[in-house]
Amino acid sequence: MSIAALLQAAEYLERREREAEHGYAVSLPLPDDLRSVITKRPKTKKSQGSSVLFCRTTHNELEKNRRAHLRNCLEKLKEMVPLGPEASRHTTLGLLTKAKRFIKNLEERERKHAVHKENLHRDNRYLRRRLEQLSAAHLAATLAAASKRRSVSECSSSTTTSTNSSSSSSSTSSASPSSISESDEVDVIGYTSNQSDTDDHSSIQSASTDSGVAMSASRLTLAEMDI
DNA sequence: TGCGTGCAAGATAATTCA
DNA sequence: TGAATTATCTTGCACGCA
Repeated sequence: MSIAALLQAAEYLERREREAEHGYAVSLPLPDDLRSVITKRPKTKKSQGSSVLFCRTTHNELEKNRRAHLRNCLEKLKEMVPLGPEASRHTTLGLLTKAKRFIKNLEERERKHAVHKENLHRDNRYLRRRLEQLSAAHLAATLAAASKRRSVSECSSSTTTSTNSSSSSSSTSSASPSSISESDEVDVIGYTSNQSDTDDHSSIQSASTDSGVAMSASRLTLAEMDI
């Protein structure tokens, strides 16, 4: 190692201490690099007063803190934004670009979900109205069938009692209120099942064609109608 | 009006890539 | 290895506030 190199190293260490004392960031460059730095930036340090230098040093520290804060924010942003497999090296510009794209994507998804939610609400309202209509029709049909059977049984009982006394017992037994209610109940169940099946099919078809209701919604409707 | 602070520009260091 | 790109540092300026 030559004397010139030793002198250069000593000058480098001395200047590094001076810069550290003044608060400048020490980047630990090579002496050759440091020489270029010294020739371009030393005048402002020595030509200024100590108070100005202090303010500048403080300002440099504050600026360094601001940059560190900025880096932290970028790191947090990097954790939140999916960077993809190609993101082996993250630049600030690339990260901000990806974040912008990610936010726009989220906004688009939110908009689509809102539209889907509104469609589901509309289907729900339609199916509830359909359920109310079917319930009313079912009730009316049940009452009509019951009154019809009651009138038919009354007619048959009156004719049988006038002609045959031996068969009147069976007729009267079948014309008793309990039997009427049982037959009505059977008829009601049968009518209900048939009617509900057809209506369910039409409901599913109409729902699936009109408003695009999923099969799960149709099954839910069937379950509600069984109740 | 002095002071603190944020921002932007220029310089420099570090890294990447052809 | 040198150009290009990106990150970091320094510094001046502008602006708000007490």
